[in-house]
Parts: sequence; C-alpha cells; structure tokens
Amino acid sequence: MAQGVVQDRIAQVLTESLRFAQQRGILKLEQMPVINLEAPKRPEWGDVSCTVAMSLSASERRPPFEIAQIIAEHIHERDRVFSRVDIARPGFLNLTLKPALWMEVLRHVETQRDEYGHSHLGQGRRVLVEYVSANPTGPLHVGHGRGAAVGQALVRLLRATGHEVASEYYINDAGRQMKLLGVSVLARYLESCGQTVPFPEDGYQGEYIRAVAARAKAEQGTELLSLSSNDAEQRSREFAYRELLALIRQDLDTFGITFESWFSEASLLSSGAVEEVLKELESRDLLFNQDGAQWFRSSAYGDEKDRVVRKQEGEYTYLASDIAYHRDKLRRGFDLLVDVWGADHHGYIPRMQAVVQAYGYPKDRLRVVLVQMVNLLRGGRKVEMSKRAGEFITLREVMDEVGADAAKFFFLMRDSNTHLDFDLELAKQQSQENPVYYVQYAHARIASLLRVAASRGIACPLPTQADLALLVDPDELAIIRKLSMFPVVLEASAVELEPHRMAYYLRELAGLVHPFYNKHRILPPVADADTTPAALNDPPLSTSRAPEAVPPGLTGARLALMWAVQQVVRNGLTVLGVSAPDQM
RNA sequence: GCGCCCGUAGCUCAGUCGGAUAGAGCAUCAGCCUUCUAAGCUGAGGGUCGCUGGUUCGAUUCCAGCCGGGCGCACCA
Repeated sequence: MAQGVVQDRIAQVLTESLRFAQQRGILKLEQMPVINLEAPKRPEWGDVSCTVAMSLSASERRPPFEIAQIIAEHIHERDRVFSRVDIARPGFLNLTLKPALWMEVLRHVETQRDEYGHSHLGQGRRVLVEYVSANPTGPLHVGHGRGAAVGQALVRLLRATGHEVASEYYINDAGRQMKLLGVSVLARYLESCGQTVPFPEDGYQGEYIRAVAARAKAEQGTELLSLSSNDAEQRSREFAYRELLALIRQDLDTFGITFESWFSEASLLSSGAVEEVLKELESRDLLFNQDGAQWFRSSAYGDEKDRVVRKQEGEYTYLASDIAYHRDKLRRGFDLLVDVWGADHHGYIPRMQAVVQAYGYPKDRLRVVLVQMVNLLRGGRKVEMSKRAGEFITLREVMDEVGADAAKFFFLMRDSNTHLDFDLELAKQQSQENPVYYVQYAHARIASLLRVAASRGIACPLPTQADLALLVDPDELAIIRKLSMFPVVLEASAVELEPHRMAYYLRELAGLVHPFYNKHRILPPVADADTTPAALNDPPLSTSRAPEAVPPGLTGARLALMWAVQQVVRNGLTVLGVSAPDQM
C-alpha cells in the first residue's frame, strides 16, 4: 500500500520500534502487524495516528495503552522524527512530526512532477475497460455521458497505478435495434418523399431520425423508392448506422474521449465466432436444449437461473454474442475486464460472471461498474425528459451549455452507483458554489500568482531551492499534509474503481488553498515594495487588515508550496480527464 | 414474491480492513471586507447515521429482521 513518502517513513520508524521491543523480549509479535496510519480528525490528535497497539492487544494479551507506551518508548531517535508522541485513551498513538519531515512531500512532488501520486501497484497487469457501448441508434444522452466520464477516468486511474490499459467500445450493430433503426429512418425518408406511411410500432421517434432521413435523401435522392422494401430497408439501416456512429464518435471526440478499439457485435456473428463458442460450450455440457430453445447453464456458476442463448426461431440472443465477446476479451490475454454498464443492467452481472467462470477464470476477473441515472436540474428544478417521445437531453446539448470539463467533473463527483443531481445552472456558474470552477480556479489562481511574481521580478523557487523550514504555519502544514494524501487517494480511486474519491479530494484541497490565499500573503505588498521596507515591521494602524509581513525567504517558500499545490491539482484533474487551465 | 442498489444536518452528498466528540459543500443566521485574480472572508447553529435486535472493549461501518425509495426479474438490447 502506497501511503505517501512521509507515511511510509513513519511506518518504517514504527516497525523498527516494534522490532526493537521484540528483540528485548518485551513484545512477542508472532507476526509483524501492518502499520495502519490514518489522518486524525482533530488537530490535537497530531498529524498522523496509528491504531496498531489496539490491534495487537489481543495477541499480546496486554492492554492497548501499554503496548502503545512500549512502542513510543522504543522509537529510535524519537526526537529527530517527532515533535510529539501522545498516547490517547484506548491506545491511539498520536504522532506529531517535525515540520521538516513534511517538507519531503514538496520535494517529492518536485522530483515526480506529472508522475506524483502514480504507482506501480498494477505491475503491468493488462486491463480492458469497455465503456459507453451505446447502441448506434441515436445520439448519446446524458446517461451515456456519465458512463463515458467514468470509463475514461477509470482508464486513466488504472494507468496511473501501473496497469496496462486498453479501452474499447462495443457496438451493438446486430439484431432488432438495428432493424428498427432501419425501418424508422426509411419511414421518415418515404414521408419526406411525399408518401404517407404508417410509422413502425416501437420505431425510434426522435427528431434526429428525420434529420438522418433528410441526409439520406440529400445524398441518394429518391433512389430508394425504386428498390424492394427489403433492400430499401437495408440501405436505410446501413446509412443510418454510419451516420449515427459517426455522430457518436463526434460527440465523444468533443467530450475529449477516444477509444483504442471499436468492437462490432455483427463481426462476431459473421465470423462464426458466436457459433464456435456455443459449440465449445455445448461440448462441455454447458448448453442444453429445452422448449425448442438453447440454454446456457449459467446456474452452474451461481446465476439464479439458466439463460437462453438461441431462441425458438433460431436467432441468437444478445447473451450469445456477449458470451463470444467476453470470450474474445479473455483470449486477448487481459488480466482484468472492467465493464461500465447502466445500472438497469445490474441483473446481468451474475450471468456474465458465470460466463467468465465457465471459461475457467475467477468471477472477479470481470468487474462491472454500474452507472446510475442522471437527474438534470436547472436552477434546482428538474428538467423533464420523456424517453417515449424520444425527447431526452443529449450529451451534446449539455456540453454546449456547460462545457466538457464541467460536465465531466459533475459526472464524476458522486459515487457512480448513486443517482446524480446535475444542475446545469450551477455547472455554468463562475463562483465557488460550483465545484468544478472552485477546483480549476485553484489551479488558475496559482498560475496567475506565479505570473504576477515573475512580472514583478520575484524569483519563484522550486521546493528544493526554497527555504522550506520557513513553512511553519499550521495552515501551510495542513496543505502539505493534504498533498501527502494524494497518492493514497489516487490508489484507492483506482483499486475501488471509484473516481469520485479523487473529485472529492480535489474539492477538499481547493478548500484549503483558497482560504490560505485569502488569509496569507504570498508576495510582498506592492505599495510596500516601493516605500521603505521598515514599514513592514511597523505595527499597523488599522488593526483589522494588517498585511502579513512576508520576508523574501517566506515568499519563496510559499511560492514553492503553491507550485506544488498546482502540480497536484493538475495531476488530480488530469486523472479525471478534466483540464487544468492557467486562466479562467 | 425474489434479487441488487440506496436511506447520514433543511438540501446534495463524503465516510471500504470496525476506532476517539460522525464530516464537506450549499442553504440559514451573525459579524467583517474590497485583496497577489475577481465573482468575497471569518464564525455559529444544525444529527436518534431509516428502525429494531445481534456480534464486542468499541458499530454509520459487520450480521439478521423490518420500514421507506429506486432498479431488475424476457426466447429485448
């Protein structure tokens, strides 16, 4: 577990202390415990607290408080590392570090730069993240947008933690939906040619279908009228498919998302892959025939019932191609498959995990991330959508209104498995109530600060060049402690497949930086710079708003601190796929 | 009926190996203020962590049951 440089160091110190006590026969320690460190909630509990004494209590047959004392007494060169070591009630070890130790965090940010927070946790394991995968039967709507943001963030998070990641879009270009698309477009096409035709039942109602039909007419004229209805339908289908897939790609492109591969469901059918896979399962007695249909024995792997793969009429079900698809993914040698699905598909998880197990893999070789519904609001009022009438808010509309960055950040702000209230008015606002703005502004504000400093000829030292010993203010240390948690948050977001943790972290970091900026001075006041420096030391006449005295060394140290903050904010936003602007 | 998810401050939500007096933002209230980038700053109030039991030194967290909301239970995708 990566915990950040400082935490690693403390864990090391405490482990040494335990060993020392063990050597002296004071502790038995049949096995070395994990040193679990946490950030205490209250400042008087120190910088870092450790619960290891309590977890050792049972095996050592001693009160936790005593064990904590023993650990505290055996810390090597205790005064060099800690300014305080307290023991609190049950057996908490509350540690306050020498400020100098925290400065290591800033130097670490400097050496790692864009890689700060990244790790080798994944050890190069290969992961395939499949996401969006919306049917090419219409434009992407907000729900797809959330899935896209989540999927992309997962790709980036996994990469940052040492996984080799590929991203893929599965195109459902076979079956009933495609057929419906074809007849819907054809109907609108015929309408536009002056024919009165009944609109197909269950056809796609959306206005975009008319637009596609209009383009078909513009391109092909009345040519389709001379074809047989089957041919005309096929032509419409193919045309609509190309148009809509291109539209989806464009929307994703605008959203800043690209896929390494696009995988066609139809290709699985035409290549015979589906048949082949079913034959294989049949030979292993995992398929059986009943009621004229063919079934997959998914109940053998924990699904609540068996599932049809081939209908009575002989057509394959969606599951059949999905079995072939996941077979294909596994064959490509991925160590982990991540599927991002709409939450309404949650019932499919057991059967897909059954598929994975049927191929001899543990079921968690496939991890499914569910994305819940997005509630669009405008100034607190719900934006009504009716799917039946084909009226839904598209991702495009949302991007046009609030921008891709804001949309992404909002999509990622909450646990993807919970409903999301997305207020369009809020997402557009340039105020601190808007979390996207608040976080991005932290980055831009520091950029501006560095620009101003440069224009005034003030040196902006990097952490290794600054006198960091001057950073002793609790507000400064609080920010540095926060920066030290970045690697932990990044890793947890990746391991749990929960990008919202990072979004929260960034909000919290910005929540420390803005007040710091307002409270403390970083650059010397302009007016004072022109007058006598002695003015700085005079007691201010107006008591309330005394500009803080900032000697040059402190300015340098604070600039170095801000530089590190900026780097971390940028790294965090990057991993979420959100830009880090230098100017708002 | 069965299964999954959710239930934490007025609102929207964090809180995953069980830890200390349960946190944040918004809203509300009270003061202050006009800046290195600006759309503000500081503080306060606000809670039976859905309910009930269990596990234990300790439960928002784990288990069981109930209540409430969402979703799913297709030879649709």
